[in-house]
Parts: sequence; structure tokens; C-alpha cells
Amino acid sequence: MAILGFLRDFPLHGYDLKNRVASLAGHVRPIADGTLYPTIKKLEDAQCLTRRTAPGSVAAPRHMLEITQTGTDQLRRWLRDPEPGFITDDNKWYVMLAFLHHLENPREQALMLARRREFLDQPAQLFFDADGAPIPPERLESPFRKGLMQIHRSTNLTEIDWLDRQIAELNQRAGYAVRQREGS
Amino acid sequence: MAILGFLRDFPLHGYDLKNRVASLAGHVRPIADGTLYPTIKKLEDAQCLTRRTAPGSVAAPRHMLEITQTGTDQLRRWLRDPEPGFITDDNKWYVMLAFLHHLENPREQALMLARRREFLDQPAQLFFDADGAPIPPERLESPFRKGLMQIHRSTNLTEIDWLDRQIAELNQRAGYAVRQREGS
DNA sequence: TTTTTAAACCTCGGAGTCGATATATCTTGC
DNA sequence: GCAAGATATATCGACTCCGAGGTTTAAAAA
Repeated sequence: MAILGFLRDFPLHGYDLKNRVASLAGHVRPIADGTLYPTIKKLEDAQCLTRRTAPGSVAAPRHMLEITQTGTDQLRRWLRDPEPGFITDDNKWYVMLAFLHHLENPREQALMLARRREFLDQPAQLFFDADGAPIPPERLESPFRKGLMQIHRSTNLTEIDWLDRQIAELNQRAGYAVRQREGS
Repeated sequence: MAILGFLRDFPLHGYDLKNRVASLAGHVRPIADGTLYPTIKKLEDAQCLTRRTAPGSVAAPRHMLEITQTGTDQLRRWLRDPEPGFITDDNKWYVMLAFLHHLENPREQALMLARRREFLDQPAQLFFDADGAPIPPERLESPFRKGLMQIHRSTNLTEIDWLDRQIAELNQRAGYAVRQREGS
């Protein structure tokens, strides 16, 4: 998803892609060569991208990768109907956010933000005692667990705040677009 | 690591462990049976835990798992010298935080928090233009990318604030412990 | 009485990822 | 003139993890 998402902006070669994906995913989590190049080949076989050999600007020749219409469709499908992990896993959700603008309908964009918002709304119960009863932060003995829950709560509120503002704006824009089409 | 960490608190059976790990890791990311049970067996083979069959309280018999001294040592080793991902990947870092209190030396605890703090200090450059130059948030066209960077920045500051306070407290406690031992 | 449901455990195959290794190209320093 | 290092691409085996399926046990529902 990140590969196709970046290629939507402009053509890139593998080495460049590697660095961009690394900077984005999980914030500087490197992606291995053994992962990247087979994936590129898979996307090429699926006709999601085309390859054009160009002289390397500094060294060995590059394979400039360009996204196709099939690839764009695939990307949109992934964005429109993501696996559950893309909503609940922070790292994956960040990837969603990074490319959500490629979903051009503001209503579809708002829908995704709403799904994330709904997920964040559930109260976090991270730790349980021997009987299975959830332990509230103030009854935790470990200061690290206490901090973990505090940070979790605080960062959730920050994101919820942004999500609400963004959803409102998107819905307004969607409503405006509808009114435009209806000529009212 | 999460398995041994939870078993440090009190003995548990696999099914219970599954739910606890799921609640913690990535906040309600379920862990598959096909991952859990082979891992338990691996830890048992490595003598990190022992198994004692007990009648199931509700249904089928349970295998109560208890951590051994070897397991405790292993857990401490993982906490003391974690793979890089445990500092840079939010999900994994949360697992670190959840069990860091099992590292009993406050100086070692502070050291880990300091490593995380150092990582968070690096300015996040998530997106780059065609020339490879980083794009600051205000020049991003996508509101989602802009929001991503804002949220990232804000949540980082929240965590840094907590880290600093916690590190100071731990160092004070460590210093106090030293003074106690030196009898001054 | 039988069926269903839930608790609890386990295995296997496939998919995905990584680390090591290899190769080609160009620039820079010695 | 040559070695070193960065750029750039690729493959292979090992490892991890998941999902699908299957088993046993007991309680609850039919």
C-alpha cells in the first residue's frame, strides 16, 4: 500500500522508495531489501506498476517505477476497504492517513476517520488482576504501567480532537458538493 | 516477552494469556492460537516455564503456566537489552513499558526510558518532495498528512514530558539507594 | 436426550519478512 | 591507477506469524 501510495505522487525507483517507506512506517523502521524487491515484482506482475530502466544519477542504473490505472484502482480498494489492522494498529493507521487523500470522495474519507474515531472511543482496559477484573490506572503499582495508560489516554484525546474537527470539515465539504450538484 | 511478563505477576493458562496479550499489544490486537501455543511450547522447551494441568473451571482442562528462574532471567535479558524495534515501534515500546518494572534496578529502568527519549527527540521528517527534500507540515497539501504530523508531534511532546519526569524520579531514587549503601 | 455454545488446546500449510549474500556502477580519495 | 564506499538491484533460506481446521470438555438450551 505504501509503495503504490508513494508512486501516486510521482515515479520513483526502489532505493528511493525504501527510504520513504522507512521514514513513514513506524517512523524510521527500515524495510529490508528482501521484502521490498519481491513486493515490487509482485506488483509488477499484477500490472499495478510499470518499470522503465534509467541511467543511475549517481551510480548503478535505476528502475523507475510508475503506477498504472490498475495500480491506482488497487490502492483505492485498499484505502476504501482496509484490513481491520489498518484501523487499530497505530503504525498501519499512520500509513492510511498518509495516503487517504488518494481516496477522492470526501464522504469516503470521513467514513474512514469515523471508523478510527469509533475505535479510539472504546475505553482502554489494558491490565487485569488475577480474577480477570480490569485494573484502573490509579490502582496500578508499576509507575510504567500507570504512565502507559496516562499517555495512551492523553494521545487518544489529542487524536479524537483532530478527528472530530476533520470529520466535520469533510462532511461540510461533501454537503456543499451535493448542494452544488443539486443546483440549490 | 509479553507471555513471560504476564506470568511474572501470577500463573496463567494459555487462554487467559491470549486475552491479556491481545488487550495490551497494539490495544486489542488479537493474537492467533497458531502463534500463542507454539510459542508457549518453545518457552517450555527452553525451560522458561512449567506446565501443570488443572481442571478447567468452566470447561476443558487448563494448563496452568508458571514462570521459572530461567524464564525470569530471560525476561530480564530481553528488557535489559531489547531489539531496536522495542524502542522505535510504538506497539512494542508499550510492551516494554508494561513489563519494565520487572527490571528491578532503577538505573537500568531509567536507561531504557532515556533511550526512548533520545529516539523521540529526533525531528520527524515523514514526507519528502521529488528532489528528496523534507516537506514541513505547513507545506503539505493533504490535510491528513498535515494532521498526521501534528498528532505525531503533539503525542511525542506528551510522552517526552512524562519520560523526563519519570527519569528524574528514577535517578533520584537510584542516587538515594547509593547514598543508603554508602551510609552517608 | 440431543444439540448448541463456549472454554481450552493444538497442528499444519501458506504468506510475509528478514538477514545474508551477491552483483553492477559510479565517485572519491590515496 | 586502484581500492574503498555509496548507489542500486536481486535472490535465497530461515524464521515468524496467521488462519483454517480440528479435538476435548462441560454447561446450557432445545
